[in-house]
Amino acid sequence: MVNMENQITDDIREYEHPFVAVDLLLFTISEGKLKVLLVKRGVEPFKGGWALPGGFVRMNESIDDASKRELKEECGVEGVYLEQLYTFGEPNRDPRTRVISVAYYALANSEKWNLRAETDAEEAKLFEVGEIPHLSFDHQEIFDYGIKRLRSKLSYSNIAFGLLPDEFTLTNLQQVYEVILGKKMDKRNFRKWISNIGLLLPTGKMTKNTAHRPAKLYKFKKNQVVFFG
Amino acid sequence: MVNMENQITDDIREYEHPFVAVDLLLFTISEGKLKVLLVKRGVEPFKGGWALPGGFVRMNESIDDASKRELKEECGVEGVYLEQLYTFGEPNRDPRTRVISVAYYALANSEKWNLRAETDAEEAKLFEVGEIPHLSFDHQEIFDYGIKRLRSKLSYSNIAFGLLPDEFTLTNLQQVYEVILGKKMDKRNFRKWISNIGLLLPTGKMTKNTAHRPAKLYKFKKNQVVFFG
DNA sequence: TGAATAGTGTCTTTCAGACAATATGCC
DNA sequence: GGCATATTGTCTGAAAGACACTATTCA
Repeated sequence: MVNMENQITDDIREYEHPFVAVDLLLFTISEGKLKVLLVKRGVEPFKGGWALPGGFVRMNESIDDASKRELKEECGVEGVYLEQLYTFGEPNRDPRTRVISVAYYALANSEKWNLRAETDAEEAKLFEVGEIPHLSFDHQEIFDYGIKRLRSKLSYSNIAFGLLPDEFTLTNLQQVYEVILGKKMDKRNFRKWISNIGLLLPTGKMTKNTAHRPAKLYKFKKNQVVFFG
Repeated sequence: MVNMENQITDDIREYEHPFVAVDLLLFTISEGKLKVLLVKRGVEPFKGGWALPGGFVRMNESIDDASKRELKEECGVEGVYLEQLYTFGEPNRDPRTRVISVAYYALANSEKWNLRAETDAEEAKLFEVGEIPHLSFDHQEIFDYGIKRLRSKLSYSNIAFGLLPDEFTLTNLQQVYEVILGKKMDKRNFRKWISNIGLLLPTGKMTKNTAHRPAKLYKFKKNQVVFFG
């Protein structure tokens, strides 16, 4: 085997090496369910199959920028919480050639989601996480990993706020936790806990036009330390 | 901009795309200190500078396999705990060309470390984590990220065992925690906590030839669920 | 006044942290 | 017996979990 370290210094372009892509898990909550955006593939391989949105990393953009670009181009979403998940690099994960994929996950609330008009509705669709179809490539593995990270990180970070509008009620917030963790929580204990965390800021406003008692609206303290994970 | 998705299908080889490398943080404990292995670069760029061991991912090996190969070739270590850390992909992180690096960290105990005879001692050296020299590329950032992950993961996983021999005393184990977290811990509270975790298995054996009271030897329960993170 | 959701407190259990004396093997 | 390290339990405060009733708005 030639020494690639020297080779790359001599003539970079002639050396065969893997492609690099980003794949995106875009989570959102709608109709009280946790959903993920999938796209129907328009080209081979797996033409007509469902897959995660994604694309190749260009030479002059960072992988973070590539994922933001794909998020905008393929999902029509901007300015949302985005975090690198894991890098998948089995040699045959793409039948065309060697493609290493850096997976990201993003969290969008329904407000951000309204920006999605530019996406072709025929090719992109939200699926409830419990009901996703067969996925192309190794995207099922990426999905499984992402769900695990999301659930895990929920309990020791503030990512839940990425799925909510700027102002929300404590019930809204609790529902995010319940939907993601897939279990009911006690209202009093939840409120006690979330208040002690110290991330909430009362806005002084209330919900309006409800057919019942109005609820206080809160927002999320910005510039807050996010726990590591 | 041409459509790369089509381009890759037509003629893969002609499309310029990033290189992919792995970089390794090999942690070990020696002389009661947490140390990391650095190598002195023998080629440009940064020739003569210190850097993390690593190398390019080959076309037919997974990134996990690439990191295992580099761990063996550059560090002389095999069969140790190895975990993917994060992927670094700023466009100019390597002055030669676009290189995206998947960082891994490995934990080796002193037994595994004895296998390191094949490594050229002139070019690889252990540095205490508080005293590392200036690092080439963006390796300082990778190091910072790795230390953070290591410290964080220590408290909710069983990775400490990767730094210990198969059989160890509770004092050995406590020292690993103290060295990594950089703080003294109370012996009684530590033992209470670690016993409740349920990962320890008494071997029935004791340390020998100590100039004091012998200690019980424990081993780590295999096939144990590792917490997610 | 009925429907629907908001909002609130106590008790119990569990876990983390502070703290010191006795036990054992070797010389 | 002296040295060096191993081993062990109690108390206290904080946080998590179980559990049910009152308050408010609108129709």
